[in-house]
Amino acid sequence: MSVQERKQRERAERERLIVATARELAEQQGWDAVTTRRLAERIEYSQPVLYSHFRGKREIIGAVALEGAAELAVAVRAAAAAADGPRARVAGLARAYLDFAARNPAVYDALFQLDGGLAFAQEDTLEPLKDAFAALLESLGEVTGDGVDPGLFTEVFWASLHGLATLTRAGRLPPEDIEPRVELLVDRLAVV
Amino acid sequence: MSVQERKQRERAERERLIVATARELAEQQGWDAVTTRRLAERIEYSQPVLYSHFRGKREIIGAVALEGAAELAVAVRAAAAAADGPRARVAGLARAYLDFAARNPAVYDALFQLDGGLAFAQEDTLEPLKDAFAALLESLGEVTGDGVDPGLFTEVFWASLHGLATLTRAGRLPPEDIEPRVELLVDRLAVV
DNA sequence: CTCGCCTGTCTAGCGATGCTAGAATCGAAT
DNA sequence: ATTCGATTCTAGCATCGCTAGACAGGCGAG
Repeated sequence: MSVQERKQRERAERERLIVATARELAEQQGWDAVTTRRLAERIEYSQPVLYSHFRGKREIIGAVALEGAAELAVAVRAAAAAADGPRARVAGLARAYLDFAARNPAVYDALFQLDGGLAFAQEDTLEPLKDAFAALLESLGEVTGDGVDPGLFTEVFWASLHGLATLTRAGRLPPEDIEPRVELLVDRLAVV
Repeated sequence: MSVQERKQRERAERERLIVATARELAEQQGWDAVTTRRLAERIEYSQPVLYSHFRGKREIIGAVALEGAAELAVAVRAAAAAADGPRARVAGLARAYLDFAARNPAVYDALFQLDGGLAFAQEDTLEPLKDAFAALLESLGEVTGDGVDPGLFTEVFWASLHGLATLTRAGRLPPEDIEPRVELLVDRLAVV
């Protein structure tokens, strides 16, 4: 059965290629430029091959989103681990989150703006999404304060970061003033 | 020149009809259902008529967004005027904002999610957009706290509301828990 | 080694999209 | 009543996501 194994390996490899190419194209020229024709041309296969891996364009977006969620969790945990004390951890987490959104706008869109057909905050929510939320909760739970549910606090803090990330990228907030915003948010929201 | 005046009036009337119909259709079936063909059919004109009023679909979305910005400003000011004291004003403002987003999802999308071709936070930003921000600033300036720029504070507070609105509508946050989130946000961010 | 089948891929095309050129029609002014 | 300009419509383009059916190449059986 070695032949089938090789085929399976090649198939998995091609699937990774599709997702990586879609992500690359989206970061270069925006998601509007990610058409099934262009994507197929870039991976040097015809369009129907895409549909043998994914149900449609939505699922490809979803795959990029999952990849991004895992990377976001890593970035957030790394920033938290590099800081001393609860306040520094939360500030580092906030900077890492906003930095990720700024550096990977297309991936961030796939995660939170576009319809990737993913279930959020439900039983069948996929692991990377739950884990990204867990990564936030780990550091934010330290500064929730008494009488407040850490989950609720994390949701509110996350929503604030999400709003900042979104409005910044829409040109609403000048990117050079990120730091005072983070300071204000952490000073007021976090209980240290 | 009465004839030309009448024509101009009728033209303006038809433009209002286009915007109102686009908004209605978007609220009923989502923006994806707002195609130029369907829109043209509903207003009982052919597609090219749309392009004699707007450069394209983007501008129609932008027109709906402007309408929404004006209504949002009214809603926020009304909520603030109905409350006694800075804290109650800010809490009312927050509820009014989230309520507007929940009741007019398509309009909210046109304002902040979709590309309506509008300039934000620039010199040529249109009046309704500036005014909506001003409406927030009026109440939030009262609770900014010392040593913080009211504009910066308003932006951060607004970003938090925007994040909550967005994530709530994406099914990420259960809508029935809006109240504790608002309370938490106001308690922590506002200095009373 | 050869043959037939089956898996996998491609060509071609469908309906729908945003948008536009040019024909056709309507109405105002002479 | 007629002409002419403005307005509206018909028809069509390129592109989109997606799919049916033709085609081919490599696999296992003899």
